[in-house]
Amino acid sequence: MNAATPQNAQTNSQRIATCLDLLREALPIQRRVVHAGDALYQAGERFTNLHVLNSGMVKIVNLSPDGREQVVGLHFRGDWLGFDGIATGSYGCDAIAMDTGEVWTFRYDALLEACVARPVLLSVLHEAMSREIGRDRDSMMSLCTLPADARVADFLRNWAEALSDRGLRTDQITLRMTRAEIGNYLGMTLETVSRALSRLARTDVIRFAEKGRREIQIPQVEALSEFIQRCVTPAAASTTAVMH
Amino acid sequence: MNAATPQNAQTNSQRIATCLDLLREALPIQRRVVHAGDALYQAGERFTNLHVLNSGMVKIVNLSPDGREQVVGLHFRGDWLGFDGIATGSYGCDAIAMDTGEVWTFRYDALLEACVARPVLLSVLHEAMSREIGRDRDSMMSLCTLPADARVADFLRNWAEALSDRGLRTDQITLRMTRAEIGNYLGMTLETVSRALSRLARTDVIRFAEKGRREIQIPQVEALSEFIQRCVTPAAASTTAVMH
DNA sequence: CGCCACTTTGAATTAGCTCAAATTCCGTGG
DNA sequence: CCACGGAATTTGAGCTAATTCAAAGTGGCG
Repeated sequence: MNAATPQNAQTNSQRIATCLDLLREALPIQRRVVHAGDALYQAGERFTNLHVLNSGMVKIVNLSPDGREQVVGLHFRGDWLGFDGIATGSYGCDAIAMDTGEVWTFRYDALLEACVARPVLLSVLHEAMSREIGRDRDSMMSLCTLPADARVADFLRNWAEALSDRGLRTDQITLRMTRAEIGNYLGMTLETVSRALSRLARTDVIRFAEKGRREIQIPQVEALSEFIQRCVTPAAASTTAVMH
Repeated sequence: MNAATPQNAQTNSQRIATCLDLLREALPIQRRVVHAGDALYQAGERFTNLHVLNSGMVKIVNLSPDGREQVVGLHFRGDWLGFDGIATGSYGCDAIAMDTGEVWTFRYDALLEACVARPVLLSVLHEAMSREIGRDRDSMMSLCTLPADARVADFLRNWAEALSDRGLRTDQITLRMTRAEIGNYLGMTLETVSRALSRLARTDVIRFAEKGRREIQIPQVEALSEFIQRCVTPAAASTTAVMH
């Protein structure tokens, strides 16, 4: 049994489908197929459009004046992209496709106009922004309070949850990121990511698929949560069945 | 000359004032005076209202099921609070006053109605959400890429910038947080914060006011940026005055 | 088949943490 | 006004988790 109950998965999946339908019928949308490495938009580029991911996967990369690069977000089908441009009038980050996918692009001003006729569209927009804020806060919490191993486990848990939200199976996931990219996202080195994954596999929390170390099997998502618990709870007993 | 040019400070300050005026005349607003330690709202509480800070300072605390607490945001006059509740229907964090201040509270549905008559109100709302997302991403970048000392310097720089944005002097700031709170926000221990501040003072990047170590003088904000640069640039060593 | 990028693993190093003690600050009550 | 006590801060000393450096190992793909 997964962490997300079936009806929740259904709900989220439906929410995403509804959102896409709504956009499609309310607005002129430009569809674009992107491939791994393509930039959907880049930091500094003038903001006029928002984007929604119909398929594929995108990373958001924040750049500092002095050349540091930081992956600050990962996005999947149904996610909105480009909110950071609204306040300043230009995008604050690069959005890079990590996979072949389809991006829907539309004008922000056209969206606002469409919202007048269809208030539900406005709700959907606000919910997307709100969810983004909540996600970022969870990321900060994870970065600040979890040790490296737990952060990797949390990363996998979130990924599985993202898949579950989209009605996909969560027991086997394909990371489309190198260890270096994962490490950047999680604030640790690629070696630490590798060691953490090895440890998770050694304790049977995850398993590597037969071929290729990018395929990761997650027999039970709960095992990841329990692992995180164990990392956080200092000296709690050995098999202190973490309640429920 | 400050990092933010006078006209920028003016602009931001005006933007905030305009926003507050707009809200006051467009909506029925409940004003509330809060004192240090008061909760504006709490995680799990049903979301119906948004809030804007008219004065004072508020910290946003994220809570995990297992009891970890993480300060994930700091807010000042003109900042909006409660966005995270829109998506889920209940607040995801606690909002705690760190100081005496006045909070303006109004119904989210009333705001949306008011936006129909005054589209500029909608722009202001979206800008606030967008800015929040951008800020969170900068925090993540700082957490992931900066060593402890630089993170503290960046924290002070951001604080000074927040004051500057509000038309206040930036050369002397009063931290209304303990070292422990700062450390929690920055993902480090209170001792590390203390040591970092001592080092900044020793190298004359900051100065402690005569009495009380909560008062910090920042002769020039640029010195903080330069300090961060030096931490990030490994061995560039133009004016290698780091040691002594 | 062989190259190249990615990954794993080990060993040494270090930044930041933990533990501990001394010091300062500030509110409270004598 | 001063003494007292608790909370916050500073600083030192050792320890540990994570990094850096280095060397194999592995897989994908022309």
